[in-house]
Amino acid sequence: MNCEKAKFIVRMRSPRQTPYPGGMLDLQRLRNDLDAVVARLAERGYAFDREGYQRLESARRQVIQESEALKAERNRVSDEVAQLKRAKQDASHLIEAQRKVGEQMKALEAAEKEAEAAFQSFLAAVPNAPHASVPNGRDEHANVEIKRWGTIPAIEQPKDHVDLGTSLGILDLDRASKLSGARFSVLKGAGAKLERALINFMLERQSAAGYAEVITPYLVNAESMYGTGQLPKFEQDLFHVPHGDSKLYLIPTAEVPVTNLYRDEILEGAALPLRHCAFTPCFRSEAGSYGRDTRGIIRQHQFHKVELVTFTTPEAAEAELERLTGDAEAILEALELPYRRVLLCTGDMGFSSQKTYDLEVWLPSQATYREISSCSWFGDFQARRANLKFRAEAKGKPQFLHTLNGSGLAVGRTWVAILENYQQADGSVVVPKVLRPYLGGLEVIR
RNA sequence: GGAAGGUUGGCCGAGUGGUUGAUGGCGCCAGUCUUGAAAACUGGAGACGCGCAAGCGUUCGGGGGUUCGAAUCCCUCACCUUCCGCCA
Repeated sequence: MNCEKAKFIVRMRSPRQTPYPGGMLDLQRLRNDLDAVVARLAERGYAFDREGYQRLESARRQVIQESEALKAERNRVSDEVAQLKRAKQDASHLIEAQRKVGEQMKALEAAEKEAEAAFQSFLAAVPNAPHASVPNGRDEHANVEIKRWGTIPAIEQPKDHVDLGTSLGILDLDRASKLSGARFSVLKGAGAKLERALINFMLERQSAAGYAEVITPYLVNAESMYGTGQLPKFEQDLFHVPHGDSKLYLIPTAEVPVTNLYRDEILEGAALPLRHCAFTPCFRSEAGSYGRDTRGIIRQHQFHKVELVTFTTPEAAEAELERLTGDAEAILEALELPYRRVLLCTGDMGFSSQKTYDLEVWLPSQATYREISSCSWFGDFQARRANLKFRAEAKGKPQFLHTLNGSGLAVGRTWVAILENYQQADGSVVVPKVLRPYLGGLEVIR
């Protein structure tokens, strides 16, 4: 495989804690163009509290100005004290006056901190504003189909992946629930090998397409979850484990560790676009989806995914979304699975996204297309939260870069799609040609 | 889990209470010289926030404290290194 194209940043910097860096939305844009932003957010179903915003914003600014004026005064007097002392003169009158300033300053600093925190937590809950090219709509019914690819297989009375997998002896849901409960699965024999083949196939394809492979932690801290937008709003969707006095979160997608790789860093413009792919397990509590997809392994607490993540310049980002989506589609096409590409409407997008394409694969048992990849352009939304910057020129000002990511693909759902689309009348499953080298030449699972 | 030592600007590395954003070196940018480059010499440059601006503030791992004043003193947390124990 030719992986030379895959770029990698090797520079390391000393780690730094930035619990709640900078703004989420562009404060400048909010200030100058509040109406437009509020209107766009309303289209994705978010009622922006304009009054609350203005109150918090001006309170913050006012207290900052007061506090800094006082600090400037204190600094001036301190310098005077220093000069007097050096000249061996008496400074006690100044020192006495400074004592009182110190008390005032403590009060102001506390107020400043409070105002800043209130403002930040308000902003942290505001989702990204949809891009101009995103259709307006309430829910998935307003999504726009962009294209269809492939031929839907003609299957008489198709079985679903549960029946197929169970009777082939490659899927064992009963024992999985004994081990862990609902929404877990056990793959066996050719089923386990098929999963592994898909992982290897996807990774090799994507690294050949220019995505530098990374293996990351599956447990991350709160700062990372904040950086990509899972926190503070969606804590209930995450699994977590205690760790010392704090806790670590199980990643719901490789997007989290990979996007946060360069958190609090300023990248050289020449390093962009920077493309990564990563295989990880993904853990989701699926709180609030109790009725949905209860049969089979469509919706699991734990599943595998190969993820594509890109860091790029604002100018190149829109084209990058098309490229990235195409790289995900290439996997479906190589596997010869029929799919369609859908442009999500304002109301159906994720919290951090400003534009998202979903790829949906055909599932014969449901006679419908089901999501198998979600490719998103986040603008500078995540970059602001994670403090991801780049320098266009050697001496240029650091500016926020753009992040994108997409599944390339969700492995479990690909497994399902293969079983269902490649099923034969006798219950066996033909192995897609491109996967056979990864399965020791196996042509049919029977 | 136990013990000791560390964490300073893009990097290395000085600095134990008073003009320290912080000596010095490397790297970087511009200029001089050169046909060009290198070398040499000269000059320049951190990041973030507030402000129309002048400018001001913050920043020496994070947080807290002492002090008129903290990179420098105290507490605490995180991380790194080494040794011991345990372990894939």
